[in-house]
Amino acid sequence: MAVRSLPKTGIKADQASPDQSGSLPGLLLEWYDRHRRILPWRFAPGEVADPYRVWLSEIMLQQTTVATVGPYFKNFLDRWPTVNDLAAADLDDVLRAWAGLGYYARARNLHKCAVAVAAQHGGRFPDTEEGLLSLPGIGAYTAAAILAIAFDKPATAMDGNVERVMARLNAVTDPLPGSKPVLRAHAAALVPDRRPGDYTQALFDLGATICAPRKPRCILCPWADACAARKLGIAEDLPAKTAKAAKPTRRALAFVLTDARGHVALRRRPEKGLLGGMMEVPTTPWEAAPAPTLVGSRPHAPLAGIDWKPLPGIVRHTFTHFEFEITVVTGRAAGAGGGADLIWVAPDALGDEALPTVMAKILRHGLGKGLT
DNA sequence: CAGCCGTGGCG
DNA sequence: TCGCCAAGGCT
Repeated sequence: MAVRSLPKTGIKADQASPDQSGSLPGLLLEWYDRHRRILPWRFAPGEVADPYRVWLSEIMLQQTTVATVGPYFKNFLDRWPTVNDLAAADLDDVLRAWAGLGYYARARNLHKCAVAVAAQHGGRFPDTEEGLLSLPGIGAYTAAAILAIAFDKPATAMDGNVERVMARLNAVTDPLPGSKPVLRAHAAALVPDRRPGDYTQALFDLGATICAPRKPRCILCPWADACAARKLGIAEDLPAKTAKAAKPTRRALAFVLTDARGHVALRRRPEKGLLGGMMEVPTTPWEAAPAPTLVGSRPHAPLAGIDWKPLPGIVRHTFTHFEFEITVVTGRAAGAGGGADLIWVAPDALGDEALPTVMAKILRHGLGKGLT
């Protein structure tokens, strides 16, 4: 990701015209000034952007929809108003607040990054590509997005929206991901040196509301006259993508164990890998094989000597690269808890745990009610 | 560098 | 119901 440096022309930074009017960036900025979306992390025109909020929103928005991120962003900002606050937080509190958002490595890197910014950069985010890329969780896209949106520097932030818009605008029919370099070159050629932050956000809005993956609303598009795919009638077919491999199915048996107080047994997952560092219901290994029998599963049970009762039905959950089918069994432990690595949690307190959605589903099924 | 890494919504 | 996709990064 290269920061473009273009010749300056002395036009006021808060205006798209006069020299940009008619140009593609100018048309997009004029459209943005009329149709920009109001989002929790978006600042008003002329308002100084807070790099912390820009960074936090960009991390949360990685592969995650605007609607999903909204409440999480507000909660994080409420609990940790500055990067120094977040750096001082316990990682487990961050994981608990992140629970349900997915891609949990983002939460661990988020905390690492906050610590690094607080300790090594005096609580201020670097405003250079090199400085941003050196931070955990910040890659080419996020570095460019922060440079553009937080610091109003010309940078090419390539995400799914921009790839789609560029593929259509230029009728690039070669499939992703091979076409990424071509699409990036097209995008970089358009980034203006005035209002690059607004331009970048405008491109996101365009991709989200006009140049949508399906049923693009070309009639409303400020770039319609210039769009090569529209002229060819192939806008909705782009961008082309190489076929994805089918997802295998993994199965397991989950042990929903309660003690005499009604507390539920959980475990913490290993720090790395799938659902890293999050809490889980004890299960048999997740394997691409027929559902394990109750007898064969006994060695994996969290406690010995429990009279396990299988529940009817199957809990299904889709991960990025496999389907997961879980058979739930329930059991009652004598007395109050026990078991080496087990953590006993009252049902009312489950909502405060770092529970991934798949584990909340299993508990909802096994306990026969919703989580608070 | 291709595989790994969550979840929810929508047509 | 089902496949696709979302403001990607890490290894």
